[in-house]
Amino acid sequence: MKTLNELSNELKKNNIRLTHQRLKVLEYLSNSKNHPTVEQIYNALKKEVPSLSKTTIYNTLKYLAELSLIQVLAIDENEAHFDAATETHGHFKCSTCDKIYDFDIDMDSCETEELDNFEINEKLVYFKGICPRCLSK
Amino acid sequence: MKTLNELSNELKKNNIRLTHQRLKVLEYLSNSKNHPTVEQIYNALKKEVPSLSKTTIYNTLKYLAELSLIQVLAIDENEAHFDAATETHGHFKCSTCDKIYDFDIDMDSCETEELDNFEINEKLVYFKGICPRCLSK
DNA sequence: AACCCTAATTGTAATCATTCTTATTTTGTA
DNA sequence: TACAAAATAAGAATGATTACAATTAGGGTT
Repeated sequence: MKTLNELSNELKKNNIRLTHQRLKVLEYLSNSKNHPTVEQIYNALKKEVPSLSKTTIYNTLKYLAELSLIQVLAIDENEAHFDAATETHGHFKCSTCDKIYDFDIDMDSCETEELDNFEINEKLVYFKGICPRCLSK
Repeated sequence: MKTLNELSNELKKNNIRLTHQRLKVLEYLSNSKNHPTVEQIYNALKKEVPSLSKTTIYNTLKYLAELSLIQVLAIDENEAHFDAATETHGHFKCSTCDKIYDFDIDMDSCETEELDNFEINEKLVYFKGICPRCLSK
C-alpha cells in the first residue's frame, strides 16, 4: 500500500491535480479495509465534504485505476468495489454475508507457458463460497 | 464440457424442464467458443426461434449458473459473458480487441492455507492485457 | 385425446449503477 | 489580480439486468 505522499507524486507525474476531493477519496480508500463501493465512499465523505458528487468519485477512481494505483474489483455482480492494495492478491466473497476477504496467492507458481506471448497487465483472482463465520451458524 | 444429454439429465434431476428455448440456448452455448453475451445469444437464435425473448435467456442462464453447469464471466465491466466449460480455467481479456482467451491454470498449486476454513464453490481467474495478435500490430 | 395444474415464456416496464453533458467553480501560473 | 485549463456538481441519459403480469406450453392423469 502506497502512502498518500507517494500517491500524490504519482498523480502529479501524470498531470492529474490532487484536489481536495481527490485527496479525501484517496484517504478514505487507503484507510478502509473493506473494499468500499462508490456509494459507501460517497456516504462516508458527504458529511465532511457536503458538496461532493458521485461523479467526482467515479472520476477520481477511474484515474487511479488507469494509473494502476488502485484495483477495481468486479467480484460483486452489481456494484464495483475498490481496493487500495495493488500487490496481486486474491479476493473471496462470501455468498451469505457478502463480505469480501483478502487472501495471499502466488500467481507465478501456477502459470502456464500458454500466455508467454501475452502482455499481462492485471491479474484478478476471485473465489466465492461461504466464510467460516457463516459456516458456523 | 458436458454433452447435451448430460446437461438435460442434470436439469431433470433439479426439476427444471428442458424446454425448446432452453435447449437452444444450451446448444448454442455448448457449441460456441467465444464466451457469448446475452445479446449475442439472442441475435444468433432469434432467426431460428423468432418468439425468443431475452428474459428467457437470462432466466435459463441463471438456472444453469446456479447448478454450476455454466460459468458467468465478469471480466468485461459492462456485460456478462457465459462459458459452457466448467472446469476451472483462466480467462484473458485483451484490452485492445476485447477478445477473451481461455488458458489452463493449476489453482491447487498456488493456494494458501489461509482459506482452509472457507467453503470454496467457485474460482475465477481473470487476466487483462494485450494479446499477441494486437501486440504485433 | 381432453383436462388440469403448474411452470415457462413473452413483452413491457422498472431498476439502478455508471456515464455523459453542461454550466459553474477551482486551480496553477504569470 | 486575471487568465486559461482542468475539475466539480447536478441532473439527464444510457444500458444491462430484473420485476411483473398476462398468456402459453408441458407433463401427468383419467
